[in-house]
Amino acid sequence: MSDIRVRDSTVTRARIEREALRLFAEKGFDATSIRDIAQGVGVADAALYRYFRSKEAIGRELFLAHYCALASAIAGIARQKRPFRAKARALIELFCTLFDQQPDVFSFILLNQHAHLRFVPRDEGGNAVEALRRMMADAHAAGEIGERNADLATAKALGVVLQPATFVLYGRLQGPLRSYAASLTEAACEVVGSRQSAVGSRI
Amino acid sequence: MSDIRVRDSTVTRARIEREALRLFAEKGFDATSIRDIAQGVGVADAALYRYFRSKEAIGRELFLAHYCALASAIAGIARQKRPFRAKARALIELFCTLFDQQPDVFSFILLNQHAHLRFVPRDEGGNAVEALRRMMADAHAAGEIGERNADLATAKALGVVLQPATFVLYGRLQGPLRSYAASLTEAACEVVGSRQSAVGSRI
DNA sequence: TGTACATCAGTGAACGCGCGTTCACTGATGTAC
DNA sequence: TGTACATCAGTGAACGCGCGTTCACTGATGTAC
Repeated sequence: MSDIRVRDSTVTRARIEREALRLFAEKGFDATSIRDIAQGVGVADAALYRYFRSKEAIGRELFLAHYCALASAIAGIARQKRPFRAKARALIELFCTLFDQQPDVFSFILLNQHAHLRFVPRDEGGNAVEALRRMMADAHAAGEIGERNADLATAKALGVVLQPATFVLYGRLQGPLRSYAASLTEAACEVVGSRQSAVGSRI
Repeated sequence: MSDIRVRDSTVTRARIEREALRLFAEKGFDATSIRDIAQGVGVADAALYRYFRSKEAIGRELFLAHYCALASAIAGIARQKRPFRAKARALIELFCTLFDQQPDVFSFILLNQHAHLRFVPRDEGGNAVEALRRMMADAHAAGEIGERNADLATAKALGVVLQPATFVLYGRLQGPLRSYAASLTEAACEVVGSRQSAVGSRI
């Protein structure tokens, strides 16, 4: 309408991405039609095909972009040479902050993980769970955590964070998630058997 | 084929239910067509409409039947007048056993919870999460657990169990889930702040 | 500045396909006499 | 036991609809001279 640069295609593309993410997060991928997205953006259905090869491509691109961004942020912290507890705290505070800023992104990832997770790279840089698993294995080797099964440690710690996040999304637990960060960090450390030093306690 | 009672309609109905559950658990509801189910059962598509009003009805009926059965089993334990730890152990052993016996059922429930969970009754008998929440609130009131936020306690404890179950479904964690029951019970108690008595420790 | 042409974001109508669903029908089984 | 009829699980073909996708087109903007 009154945009200064009407012909800037990146603007329309960004609006398509935002609307698609919103609808996929709210109703799910299958229940969202190309026409739903186009209507939300305010363009004809066919306009979407100027930016994406297919509906599937919209979903895949959004998922990989957001999941990989999160994964590399997580991997970056997980790889640091710091005490386990410090990394756990940093990871959970990062996650909670991002979650509160963009709940749509996490709703979308949680809802669509089953469809796309197998296309995620196996290496630790792009795969969040793999990076956490490695961090658990290293922490056990270094005697920082008691749980010797790295997969089980990862699952328990992840569950302690993701389930409260899901509860917030569903309105079953009052947000923001960030307000529970300290409690979740404590819980995540406990379930993997890291109860030792309280070094660097908050404030 | 060589069945003794060819005309027994309950046999076909049961086969439809089993095949639908299997496919819904494996591919999801939307990705499974009426023709897929009929083909798996070995009947014509139209035969399914003699037993169910619609595809939606198949999904809803399966979900409610299995979810409510689980919910009432959970509620039954959660309501008992026993120490928190004993109930937690019983709940988790029950869950793990049922999970290992019928992983399809849990895959189906996890995959389809978003679509059906809002049709679940609110009372504690039919709603598993509500029953757990009440158990947490009571346990805190009785001084058995430290976590005062019943919703947060429920979310953390649930996550500690459900995420490992999900990992087993995905092959990321080696099953059976039952082999982790003691570890998960310990973790679930820890995250809600129940570290006191070790009364009745195993063997 | 004015004119001719190229570019390209976005349109509108149509497409074919797979889906859930319907319906008249079949034929094996059960029942009454 | 035999015959006539009722029941009903299952069939096969067709339906309409909504979906993802395609395509010739439009018209505003950018560019060259």
